[in-house]
Amino acid sequence: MNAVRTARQRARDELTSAIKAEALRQVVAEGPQRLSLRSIARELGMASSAIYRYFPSRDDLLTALIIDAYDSLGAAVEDVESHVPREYIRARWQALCAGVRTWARQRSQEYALIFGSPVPGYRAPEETIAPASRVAVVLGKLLADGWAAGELRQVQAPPLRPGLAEQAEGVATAIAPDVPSEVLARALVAWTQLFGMVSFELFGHLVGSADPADEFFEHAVGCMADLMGLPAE
Amino acid sequence: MNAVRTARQRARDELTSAIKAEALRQVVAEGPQRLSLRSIARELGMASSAIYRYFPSRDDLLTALIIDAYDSLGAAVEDVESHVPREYIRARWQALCAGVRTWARQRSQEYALIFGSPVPGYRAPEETIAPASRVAVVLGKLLADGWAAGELRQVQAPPLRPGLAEQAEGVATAIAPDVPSEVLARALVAWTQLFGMVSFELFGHLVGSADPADEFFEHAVGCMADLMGLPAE
DNA sequence: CTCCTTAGAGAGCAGTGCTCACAAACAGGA
DNA sequence: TCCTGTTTGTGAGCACTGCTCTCTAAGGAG
Repeated sequence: MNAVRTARQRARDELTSAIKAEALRQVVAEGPQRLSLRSIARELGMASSAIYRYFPSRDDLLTALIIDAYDSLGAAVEDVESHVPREYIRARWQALCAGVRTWARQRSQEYALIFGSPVPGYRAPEETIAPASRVAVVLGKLLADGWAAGELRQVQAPPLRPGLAEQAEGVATAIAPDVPSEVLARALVAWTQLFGMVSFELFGHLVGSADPADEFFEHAVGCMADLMGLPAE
Repeated sequence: MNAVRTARQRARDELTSAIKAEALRQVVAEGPQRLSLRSIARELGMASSAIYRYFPSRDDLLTALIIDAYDSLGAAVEDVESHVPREYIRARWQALCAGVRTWARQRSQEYALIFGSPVPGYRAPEETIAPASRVAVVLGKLLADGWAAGELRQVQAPPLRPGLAEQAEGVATAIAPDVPSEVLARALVAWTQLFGMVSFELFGHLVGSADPADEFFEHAVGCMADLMGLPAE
Protein backbone atom coordinates (compact mmCIF):
# COMPACT_ATOMS: atom_id res chain seq x y z
CA MET A 1 0.00 0.00 0.00
CA ASN A 2 1.50 3.24 -1.15
CA ALA A 3 0.79 6.87 -0.36
CA VAL A 4 1.00 7.60 -4.07
CA ARG A 5 -2.15 6.12 -5.52
CA THR A 6 -1.56 4.00 -8.56
CA ALA A 7 -2.98 5.00 -11.90
CA ARG A 8 -5.46 2.21 -11.54
CA GLN A 9 -6.68 3.43 -8.18
CA ARG A 10 -6.96 7.00 -9.44
CA ALA A 11 -8.98 5.92 -12.41
CA ARG A 12 -11.22 3.87 -10.14
CA ASP A 13 -11.90 6.79 -7.82
CA GLU A 14 -12.63 9.06 -10.72
CA LEU A 15 -15.02 6.67 -12.38
CA THR A 16 -16.71 5.89 -9.09
CA SER A 17 -17.57 9.50 -8.55
CA ALA A 18 -18.46 9.99 -12.19
CA ILE A 19 -20.98 7.20 -11.84
CA LYS A 20 -22.37 8.69 -8.65
CA ALA A 21 -22.55 12.11 -10.26
CA GLU A 22 -24.49 10.82 -13.23
CA ALA A 23 -26.70 8.74 -10.93
CA LEU A 24 -27.45 11.79 -8.83
CA ARG A 25 -28.23 13.77 -11.96
CA GLN A 26 -30.78 11.15 -12.96
CA VAL A 27 -32.30 10.95 -9.49
CA VAL A 28 -32.65 14.72 -9.32
CA ALA A 29 -34.12 14.86 -12.80
CA GLU A 30 -36.49 11.93 -12.66
CA GLY A 31 -36.50 10.46 -9.20
CA PRO A 32 -34.91 7.34 -7.80
CA GLN A 33 -37.51 5.16 -9.49
CA ARG A 34 -36.08 5.87 -12.90
CA LEU A 35 -32.45 5.55 -11.98
CA SER A 36 -31.06 3.11 -14.52
CA LEU A 37 -27.60 1.58 -14.52
CA ARG A 38 -27.78 1.04 -18.24
CA SER A 39 -28.45 4.66 -19.00
CA ILE A 40 -25.64 5.73 -16.69
CA ALA A 41 -23.34 3.43 -18.60
CA ARG A 42 -24.61 4.84 -21.87
CA GLU A 43 -24.03 8.38 -20.70
CA LEU A 44 -20.53 7.53 -19.57
CA GLY A 45 -19.78 5.64 -22.77
CA MET A 46 -19.12 2.32 -21.19
CA ALA A 47 -20.66 -1.13 -21.21
CA SER A 48 -23.51 -1.55 -18.76
CA SER A 49 -21.83 -4.52 -17.20
CA ALA A 50 -18.80 -2.41 -16.32
CA ILE A 51 -20.84 -0.50 -13.75
CA TYR A 52 -20.92 -3.64 -11.68
CA ARG A 53 -17.17 -3.37 -11.18
CA TYR A 54 -17.94 -0.26 -9.12
CA PHE A 55 -21.30 -0.94 -7.50
CA PRO A 56 -22.45 -4.50 -6.96
CA SER A 57 -26.07 -3.58 -7.55
CA ARG A 58 -28.46 -0.76 -8.22
CA ASP A 59 -29.39 -0.67 -4.56
CA ASP A 60 -25.78 -0.20 -3.54
CA LEU A 61 -25.53 2.77 -5.83
CA LEU A 62 -28.63 4.21 -4.23
CA THR A 63 -27.17 3.61 -0.79
CA ALA A 64 -24.09 5.55 -1.81
CA LEU A 65 -26.30 8.42 -2.90
CA ILE A 66 -28.17 8.27 0.40
CA ILE A 67 -24.95 8.57 2.38
CA ASP A 68 -23.91 11.52 0.28
CA ALA A 69 -27.30 13.11 0.84
CA TYR A 70 -27.05 12.71 4.60
CA ASP A 71 -23.64 14.28 4.50
CA SER A 72 -24.81 17.13 2.33
CA LEU A 73 -27.73 17.86 4.65
CA GLY A 74 -25.51 17.63 7.70
CA ALA A 75 -22.95 19.98 6.22
CA ALA A 76 -25.60 22.48 5.15
CA VAL A 77 -27.20 22.57 8.58
CA GLU A 78 -23.87 22.75 10.37
CA ASP A 79 -22.95 25.66 8.17
CA VAL A 80 -25.99 27.85 8.73
CA GLU A 81 -26.13 27.02 12.43
CA SER A 82 -22.48 27.84 12.94
CA HIS A 83 -23.04 31.39 11.74
CA VAL A 84 -25.27 32.18 14.68
CA PRO A 85 -23.48 33.50 17.80
CA ARG A 86 -23.21 30.64 20.29
CA GLU A 87 -25.15 32.38 23.02
CA TYR A 88 -28.35 32.78 21.02
CA ILE A 89 -29.76 29.33 21.67
CA ARG A 90 -33.17 29.96 20.18
CA ALA A 91 -31.70 31.53 17.07
CA ARG A 92 -29.49 28.50 16.67
CA TRP A 93 -32.53 26.23 16.77
CA GLN A 94 -34.29 28.44 14.25
CA ALA A 95 -31.23 28.32 12.02
CA LEU A 96 -31.10 24.55 12.27
CA CYS A 97 -34.75 24.27 11.26
CA ALA A 98 -34.42 26.76 8.45
CA GLY A 99 -31.33 24.93 7.27
CA VAL A 100 -33.16 21.64 7.11
CA ARG A 101 -36.10 23.13 5.28
CA THR A 102 -34.04 25.11 2.80
CA TRP A 103 -31.89 22.13 1.97
CA ALA A 104 -34.97 19.93 1.65
CA ARG A 105 -36.67 22.32 -0.75
CA GLN A 106 -33.58 22.79 -2.84
CA ARG A 107 -32.81 19.10 -3.09
CA SER A 108 -36.17 17.50 -2.69
CA GLN A 109 -35.31 14.27 -4.44
CA GLU A 110 -32.36 13.71 -2.16
CA TYR A 111 -34.53 14.55 0.83
CA ALA A 112 -37.06 12.00 -0.34
CA LEU A 113 -34.24 9.52 -0.70
CA ILE A 114 -33.44 9.79 3.00
CA PHE A 115 -36.76 10.59 4.61
CA GLY A 116 -39.21 9.05 2.18
CA SER A 117 -40.29 5.46 2.34
CA PRO A 118 -37.32 3.17 2.43
CA VAL A 119 -37.04 0.72 -0.40
CA PRO A 120 -38.86 -2.43 0.70
CA GLY A 121 -36.57 -4.98 2.19
CA TYR A 122 -33.97 -2.32 2.50
CA ARG A 123 -32.15 -2.04 5.81
CA ALA A 124 -30.07 1.05 6.37
CA PRO A 125 -26.50 -0.23 6.41
CA GLU A 126 -24.08 0.66 9.20
CA GLU A 127 -22.28 3.31 7.21
CA THR A 128 -25.34 5.52 7.02
CA ILE A 129 -25.53 5.97 10.78
CA ALA A 130 -22.73 8.46 11.28
CA PRO A 131 -23.68 10.90 8.50
CA ALA A 132 -27.33 10.52 9.49
CA SER A 133 -26.71 11.85 12.96
CA ARG A 134 -24.89 15.03 12.02
CA VAL A 135 -27.98 17.20 12.29
CA ALA A 136 -28.93 15.57 15.57
CA VAL A 137 -25.49 16.35 16.89
CA VAL A 138 -26.04 20.03 16.13
CA LEU A 139 -29.26 19.99 18.11
CA GLY A 140 -27.61 18.15 20.96
CA LYS A 141 -24.81 20.68 21.20
CA LEU A 142 -27.19 23.60 21.14
CA LEU A 143 -29.19 22.10 23.98
CA ALA A 144 -26.07 21.30 25.94
CA ASP A 145 -24.87 24.88 25.56
CA GLY A 146 -28.22 26.23 26.63
CA TRP A 147 -28.34 23.94 29.61
CA ALA A 148 -24.78 24.72 30.66
CA ALA A 149 -25.56 28.44 30.49
CA GLY A 150 -28.64 27.86 32.63
CA GLU A 151 -30.82 29.36 29.94
CA LEU A 152 -33.30 26.55 29.41
CA ARG A 153 -36.59 27.44 31.00
CA GLN A 154 -38.50 24.87 32.98
CA VAL A 155 -41.46 23.60 30.99
CA GLN A 156 -44.54 21.94 32.34
CA ALA A 157 -45.01 18.60 30.65
CA PRO A 158 -46.08 15.05 31.43
CA PRO A 159 -43.50 13.13 33.51
CA LEU A 160 -41.34 10.59 31.71
CA ARG A 161 -42.08 6.90 31.98
CA PRO A 162 -38.99 4.95 33.02
CA GLY A 163 -38.31 3.39 29.62
CA LEU A 164 -38.45 6.73 27.86
CA ALA A 165 -36.29 8.33 30.54
CA GLU A 166 -33.71 5.65 29.91
CA GLN A 167 -33.81 6.14 26.15
CA ALA A 168 -33.49 9.90 26.57
CA GLU A 169 -30.57 9.30 28.90
CA GLY A 170 -28.93 7.25 26.20
CA VAL A 171 -29.38 10.01 23.67
CA ALA A 172 -28.02 12.49 26.20
CA THR A 173 -24.78 10.65 26.80
CA ALA A 174 -24.33 10.34 23.05
CA ILE A 175 -24.89 13.90 21.91
CA ALA A 176 -25.91 16.18 24.79
CA PRO A 177 -24.13 15.32 28.03
CA ASP A 178 -25.68 16.63 31.26
CA VAL A 179 -28.90 17.74 29.60
CA PRO A 180 -31.77 16.28 31.61
CA SER A 181 -33.78 13.56 29.96
CA GLU A 182 -37.00 15.57 30.26
CA VAL A 183 -35.56 18.16 27.91
CA LEU A 184 -34.23 15.55 25.52
CA ALA A 185 -37.52 13.73 25.34
CA ARG A 186 -39.21 16.96 24.35
CA ALA A 187 -36.40 17.67 21.89
CA LEU A 188 -37.21 14.36 20.27
CA VAL A 189 -40.80 15.54 19.94
CA ALA A 190 -39.61 18.75 18.31
CA TRP A 191 -37.29 16.74 16.12
CA THR A 192 -40.04 14.55 14.72
CA GLN A 193 -42.27 17.58 14.33
CA LEU A 194 -39.64 19.32 12.24
CA PHE A 195 -39.15 16.48 9.81
CA GLY A 196 -42.82 15.65 9.74
CA MET A 197 -43.61 19.19 8.76
CA VAL A 198 -40.92 19.38 6.10
CA SER A 199 -41.98 16.03 4.68
CA PHE A 200 -45.61 17.08 4.58
CA GLU A 201 -44.68 20.28 2.78
CA LEU A 202 -42.51 18.52 0.23
CA PHE A 203 -44.81 15.59 -0.35
CA GLY A 204 -47.86 17.76 -0.86
CA HIS A 205 -49.76 16.94 2.31
CA LEU A 206 -50.11 20.60 3.24
CA VAL A 207 -51.79 21.57 0.00
CA GLY A 208 -55.16 22.99 0.97
CA SER A 209 -54.14 23.83 4.51
CA ALA A 210 -50.79 25.51 5.15
CA ASP A 211 -49.41 25.91 1.68
CA PRO A 212 -47.31 28.04 1.17
CA ALA A 213 -45.81 26.92 4.43
CA ASP A 214 -43.40 29.72 5.34
CA GLU A 215 -45.41 31.27 8.12
CA PHE A 216 -46.65 27.96 9.41
CA PHE A 217 -43.07 26.75 9.52
CA GLU A 218 -41.96 29.75 11.52
CA HIS A 219 -44.84 29.29 13.91
CA ALA A 220 -44.16 25.62 14.45
CA VAL A 221 -40.47 26.24 15.02
CA GLY A 222 -41.42 28.77 17.68
CA CYS A 223 -43.87 26.41 19.36
CA MET A 224 -41.25 23.68 19.48
CA ALA A 225 -38.65 26.08 20.83
CA ASP A 226 -41.05 26.89 23.64
CA LEU A 227 -41.70 23.20 24.20
CA MET A 228 -38.00 22.61 24.69
CA GLY A 229 -37.76 25.62 27.00
CA LEU A 230 -35.41 27.62 24.80
CA PRO A 231 -34.94 31.20 26.00
CA ALA A 232 -37.19 33.87 24.53
CA GLU A 233 -34.62 35.32 22.19
CA MET B 1 -78.56 2.15 -17.70
CA ASN B 2 -80.21 -0.37 -15.48
CA ALA B 3 -80.45 -0.82 -11.74
CA VAL B 4 -79.74 -4.49 -12.29
CA ARG B 5 -76.10 -4.65 -13.24
CA THR B 6 -75.46 -6.61 -16.38
CA ALA B 7 -73.39 -9.77 -16.29
CA ARG B 8 -70.64 -7.88 -18.04
CA GLN B 9 -70.62 -5.12 -15.45
CA ARG B 10 -70.63 -7.63 -12.63
CA ALA B 11 -67.70 -9.46 -14.12
CA ARG B 12 -65.86 -6.18 -14.56
CA ASP B 13 -66.38 -5.14 -10.96
CA GLU B 14 -65.28 -8.51 -9.71
CA LEU B 15 -62.14 -8.59 -11.80
CA THR B 16 -61.32 -5.01 -10.90
CA SER B 17 -61.29 -5.83 -7.23
CA ALA B 18 -59.54 -9.14 -7.82
CA ILE B 19 -56.76 -7.22 -9.53
CA LYS B 20 -56.59 -4.72 -6.71
CA ALA B 21 -56.58 -7.49 -4.15
CA GLU B 22 -53.70 -9.29 -5.83
CA ALA B 23 -51.87 -5.98 -6.28
CA LEU B 24 -52.27 -5.19 -2.60
CA ARG B 25 -51.05 -8.67 -1.74
CA GLN B 26 -47.90 -8.02 -3.73
CA VAL B 27 -47.37 -4.56 -2.29
CA VAL B 28 -47.76 -5.86 1.24
CA ALA B 29 -45.45 -8.77 0.54
CA GLU B 30 -42.72 -7.02 -1.40
CA GLY B 31 -43.39 -3.33 -1.48
CA PRO B 32 -44.72 -1.09 -4.22
CA GLN B 33 -41.41 -1.26 -6.05
CA ARG B 34 -41.96 -4.87 -7.00
CA LEU B 35 -45.59 -4.57 -7.96
CA SER B 36 -45.81 -6.10 -11.41
CA LEU B 37 -48.80 -6.11 -13.71
CA ARG B 38 -47.52 -9.20 -15.45
CA SER B 39 -47.31 -11.22 -12.28
CA ILE B 40 -50.78 -10.09 -11.29
CA ALA B 41 -52.03 -11.29 -14.64
CA ARG B 42 -50.19 -14.57 -14.20
CA GLU B 43 -51.65 -15.05 -10.75
CA LEU B 44 -55.13 -14.35 -12.08
CA GLY B 45 -54.64 -16.61 -15.08
CA MET B 46 -55.09 -13.96 -17.71
CA ALA B 47 -53.02 -12.29 -20.38
CA SER B 48 -50.96 -9.39 -19.13
CA SER B 49 -52.47 -7.12 -21.72
CA ALA B 50 -55.91 -7.74 -20.32
CA ILE B 51 -55.03 -5.84 -17.15
CA TYR B 52 -54.96 -2.69 -19.22
CA ARG B 53 -58.69 -3.02 -19.80
CA TYR B 54 -59.06 -2.30 -16.09
CA PHE B 55 -56.21 0.03 -15.22
CA PRO B 56 -54.64 2.16 -17.93
CA SER B 57 -51.21 1.93 -16.32
CA ARG B 58 -49.28 0.63 -13.38
CA ASP B 59 -49.40 4.05 -11.78
CA ASP B 60 -53.17 4.09 -11.98
CA LEU B 61 -53.32 0.80 -10.18
CA LEU B 62 -51.07 2.22 -7.49
CA THR B 63 -53.29 5.28 -7.24
CA ALA B 64 -56.27 3.03 -6.68
CA LEU B 65 -54.38 1.30 -3.88
CA ILE B 66 -53.50 4.66 -2.36
CA ILE B 67 -57.12 5.72 -2.29
CA ASP B 68 -58.09 2.45 -0.65
CA ALA B 69 -55.32 2.94 1.89
CA TYR B 70 -56.53 6.43 2.75
CA ASP B 71 -60.01 5.08 3.20
CA SER B 72 -58.82 2.21 5.31
CA LEU B 73 -56.85 4.52 7.57
CA GLY B 74 -59.73 6.94 7.82
CA ALA B 75 -62.18 4.19 8.71
CA ALA B 76 -59.84 2.70 11.31
CA VAL B 77 -59.29 6.04 13.02
CA GLU B 78 -62.96 6.97 12.90
CA ASP B 79 -63.76 3.64 14.49
CA VAL B 80 -61.43 3.82 17.48
CA GLU B 81 -62.17 7.49 18.05
CA SER B 82 -65.91 6.95 17.98
CA HIS B 83 -65.71 4.52 20.90
CA VAL B 84 -64.55 7.26 23.24
CA PRO B 85 -67.34 9.19 25.01
CA ARG B 86 -67.75 12.50 23.23
CA GLU B 87 -66.99 14.63 26.27
CA TYR B 88 -63.49 13.27 26.83
CA ILE B 89 -61.72 15.50 24.36
CA ARG B 90 -58.21 14.55 25.33
CA ALA B 91 -59.01 10.85 25.24
CA ARG B 92 -60.44 11.31 21.77
CA TRP B 93 -57.18 12.87 20.62
CA GLN B 94 -55.24 10.04 22.20
CA ALA B 95 -57.49 7.53 20.48
CA LEU B 96 -56.98 9.26 17.16
CA CYS B 97 -53.22 9.14 17.55
CA ALA B 98 -53.20 5.55 18.72
CA GLY B 99 -55.46 4.67 15.82
CA VAL B 100 -53.09 6.19 13.31
CA ARG B 101 -50.08 4.48 14.82
CA THR B 102 -51.70 1.08 15.15
CA TRP B 103 -52.95 1.15 11.60
CA ALA B 104 -49.56 2.31 10.37
CA ARG B 105 -47.73 -0.48 12.15
CA GLN B 106 -50.16 -3.11 11.00
CA ARG B 107 -50.12 -1.98 7.39
CA SER B 108 -46.77 -0.37 7.01
CA GLN B 109 -46.54 -0.80 3.26
CA GLU B 110 -49.83 0.95 2.77
CA TYR B 111 -48.76 3.67 5.16
CA ALA B 112 -45.58 4.12 3.15
CA LEU B 113 -47.71 4.28 0.03
CA ILE B 114 -49.52 7.34 1.35
CA PHE B 115 -46.98 9.08 3.53
CA GLY B 116 -43.73 7.98 1.97
CA SER B 117 -42.11 9.78 -0.87
CA PRO B 118 -44.51 10.24 -3.74
CA VAL B 119 -43.52 8.63 -6.99
CA PRO B 120 -41.59 11.24 -8.96
CA GLY B 121 -43.69 13.11 -11.42
CA TYR B 122 -46.71 11.84 -9.59
CA ARG B 123 -49.39 14.36 -8.69
CA ALA B 124 -52.05 13.25 -6.27
CA PRO B 125 -55.21 13.16 -8.35
CA GLU B 126 -58.41 14.86 -7.27
CA GLU B 127 -60.05 11.69 -6.08
CA THR B 128 -57.50 11.19 -3.31
CA ILE B 129 -58.44 14.41 -1.54
CA ALA B 130 -61.66 13.34 0.10
CA PRO B 131 -60.44 10.03 1.57
CA ALA B 132 -57.21 11.75 2.58
CA SER B 133 -59.00 14.20 4.80
CA ARG B 134 -61.03 11.74 6.84
CA VAL B 135 -58.58 11.68 9.72
CA ALA B 136 -58.31 15.46 9.66
CA VAL B 137 -62.06 15.69 9.89
CA VAL B 138 -62.00 13.62 13.07
CA LEU B 139 -59.49 15.99 14.59
CA GLY B 140 -61.51 18.99 13.48
CA LYS B 141 -64.66 17.66 15.06
CA LEU B 142 -62.93 16.87 18.32
CA LEU B 143 -61.56 20.39 18.51
CA ALA B 144 -64.90 21.90 17.61
CA ASP B 145 -66.58 19.89 20.36
CA GLY B 146 -63.96 20.93 22.87
CA TRP B 147 -64.27 24.54 21.89
CA ALA B 148 -68.05 24.52 21.99
CA ALA B 149 -67.95 23.01 25.47
CA GLY B 150 -65.51 25.71 26.53
CA GLU B 151 -62.99 23.09 27.53
CA LEU B 152 -59.98 24.21 25.51
CA ARG B 153 -57.49 25.89 27.77
CA GLN B 154 -55.75 29.04 26.68
CA VAL B 155 -52.18 28.32 25.66
CA GLN B 156 -49.35 30.76 25.50
CA ALA B 157 -47.84 30.68 22.05
CA PRO B 158 -46.40 33.01 19.43
CA PRO B 159 -49.04 35.19 17.73
CA LEU B 160 -50.14 34.21 14.23
CA ARG B 161 -48.82 36.07 11.24
CA PRO B 162 -51.67 37.23 8.98
CA GLY B 163 -51.09 34.69 6.23
CA LEU B 164 -51.10 31.78 8.64
CA ALA B 165 -54.17 33.14 10.39
CA GLU B 166 -55.94 33.18 7.06
CA GLN B 167 -54.89 29.65 6.23
CA ALA B 168 -56.02 28.44 9.65
CA GLU B 169 -59.29 30.25 9.13
CA GLY B 170 -59.70 28.34 5.90
CA VAL B 171 -59.12 25.04 7.62
CA ALA B 172 -61.54 26.06 10.35
CA THR B 173 -64.42 26.76 8.00
CA ALA B 174 -63.75 23.44 6.30
CA ILE B 175 -63.56 21.08 9.25
CA ALA B 176 -63.81 22.91 12.57
CA PRO B 177 -66.23 25.83 12.45
CA ASP B 178 -65.88 28.49 15.16
CA VAL B 179 -62.59 27.12 16.48
CA PRO B 180 -60.16 30.05 16.67
CA SER B 181 -57.32 30.04 14.19
CA GLU B 182 -54.74 30.09 16.98
CA VAL B 183 -55.92 26.68 18.10
CA LEU B 184 -56.04 25.34 14.57
CA ALA B 185 -52.56 26.53 13.78
CA ARG B 186 -51.28 24.63 16.79
CA ALA B 187 -53.38 21.64 15.80
CA LEU B 188 -51.54 21.66 12.49
CA VAL B 189 -48.29 21.55 14.42
CA ALA B 190 -49.56 18.57 16.40
CA TRP B 191 -50.78 17.00 13.19
CA THR B 192 -47.40 17.14 11.48
CA GLN B 193 -45.73 15.96 14.68
CA LEU B 194 -47.96 12.91 14.81
CA PHE B 195 -47.24 11.80 11.28
CA GLY B 196 -43.59 12.75 11.50
CA MET B 197 -43.24 10.58 14.55
CA VAL B 198 -45.07 7.62 13.07
CA SER B 199 -43.07 7.90 9.85
CA PHE B 200 -39.80 8.05 11.77
CA GLU B 201 -40.76 4.99 13.75
CA LEU B 202 -41.79 3.01 10.69
CA PHE B 203 -38.93 4.10 8.49
CA GLY B 204 -36.31 3.33 11.08
CA HIS B 205 -35.24 6.85 11.98
CA LEU B 206 -35.85 6.26 15.68
CA VAL B 207 -33.56 3.26 15.88
CA GLY B 208 -30.91 4.15 18.42
CA SER B 209 -32.99 6.82 20.13
CA ALA B 210 -36.62 6.09 20.93
CA ASP B 211 -37.04 2.55 19.72
CA PRO B 212 -39.26 0.88 20.86
CA ALA B 213 -41.37 3.97 20.59
CA ASP B 214 -44.42 3.21 22.74
CA GLU B 215 -43.58 5.44 25.66
CA PHE B 216 -42.16 8.17 23.49
CA PHE B 217 -45.33 8.09 21.45
CA GLU B 218 -47.49 8.47 24.52
CA HIS B 219 -45.35 11.32 25.75
CA ALA B 220 -45.46 13.18 22.46
CA VAL B 221 -49.21 12.76 22.19
CA GLY B 222 -49.52 14.28 25.64
CA CYS B 223 -47.24 17.20 24.79
CA MET B 224 -49.23 17.92 21.66
CA ALA B 225 -52.50 17.69 23.56
CA ASP B 226 -51.16 20.32 25.92
CA LEU B 227 -50.02 22.43 23.01
CA MET B 228 -53.55 22.43 21.64
CA GLY B 229 -54.95 23.24 25.06
CA LEU B 230 -56.92 20.02 25.44
CA PRO B 231 -58.35 19.57 28.94
CA ALA B 232 -56.33 17.58 31.44
CA GLU B 233 -58.35 14.41 31.20
C1' DC C 1 -80.72 -11.67 -35.73
C1' DT C 2 -77.77 -7.79 -36.45
C1' DC C 3 -74.49 -4.52 -35.15
C1' DC C 4 -71.66 -2.25 -32.04
C1' DT C 5 -69.11 -2.24 -27.89
C1' DT C 6 -66.18 -4.55 -24.92
C1' DA C 7 -63.03 -8.25 -22.98
C1' DG C 8 -59.35 -11.08 -23.64
C1' DA C 9 -55.26 -13.25 -26.26
C1' DG C 10 -50.84 -13.19 -28.11
C1' DA C 11 -47.07 -11.28 -30.46
C1' DG C 12 -43.91 -7.74 -30.23
C1' DC C 13 -41.11 -3.41 -28.85
C1' DA C 14 -38.01 -1.19 -26.06
C1' DG C 15 -36.33 -1.15 -22.00
C1' DT C 16 -34.48 -3.08 -17.30
C1' DG C 17 -31.00 -5.55 -13.66
C1' DC C 18 -27.71 -8.75 -13.58
C1' DT C 19 -24.40 -12.81 -14.96
C1' DC C 20 -20.84 -14.86 -17.44
C1' DA C 21 -16.91 -16.00 -20.36
C1' DC C 22 -13.47 -13.63 -22.43
C1' DA C 23 -9.85 -10.27 -23.66
C1' DA C 24 -7.10 -6.50 -22.70
C1' DA C 25 -4.56 -3.49 -19.33
C1' DC C 26 -2.08 -2.94 -15.30
C1' DA C 27 1.14 -3.83 -10.95
C1' DG C 28 4.66 -5.86 -8.66
C1' DG C 29 8.12 -9.53 -7.93
C1' DA C 30 11.85 -12.40 -9.97
C1' DT D 1 12.95 -7.22 -18.51
C1' DC D 2 9.71 -10.72 -18.48
C1' DC D 3 5.98 -13.19 -16.15
C1' DT D 4 2.03 -13.78 -13.33
C1' DG D 5 -1.95 -12.69 -10.93
C1' DT D 6 -5.29 -9.22 -10.33
C1' DT D 7 -8.40 -5.58 -12.20
C1' DT D 8 -10.95 -3.56 -15.52
C1' DG D 9 -13.88 -3.40 -19.62
C1' DT D 10 -16.64 -5.97 -23.33
C1' DG D 11 -20.54 -8.07 -25.49
C1' DA D 12 -23.71 -11.64 -25.57
C1' DG D 13 -27.39 -13.38 -23.15
C1' DC D 14 -31.19 -14.47 -19.55
C1' DA D 15 -35.28 -13.42 -17.47
C1' DC D 16 -37.96 -9.93 -16.55
C1' DT D 17 -40.69 -5.39 -16.97
C1' DG D 18 -44.57 -1.79 -18.86
C1' DC D 19 -47.07 -1.03 -22.63
C1' DT D 20 -49.06 -1.19 -27.63
C1' DC D 21 -51.00 -3.35 -31.30
C1' DT D 22 -53.99 -6.37 -34.01
C1' DC D 23 -57.12 -9.78 -33.91
C1' DT D 24 -60.90 -12.81 -32.20
C1' DA D 25 -64.69 -13.87 -29.48
C1' DA D 26 -68.03 -12.91 -26.48
C1' DG D 27 -71.97 -9.67 -24.41
C1' DG D 28 -75.99 -6.41 -24.98
C1' DA D 29 -79.48 -3.37 -27.17
C1' DG D 30 -82.46 -2.57 -30.88
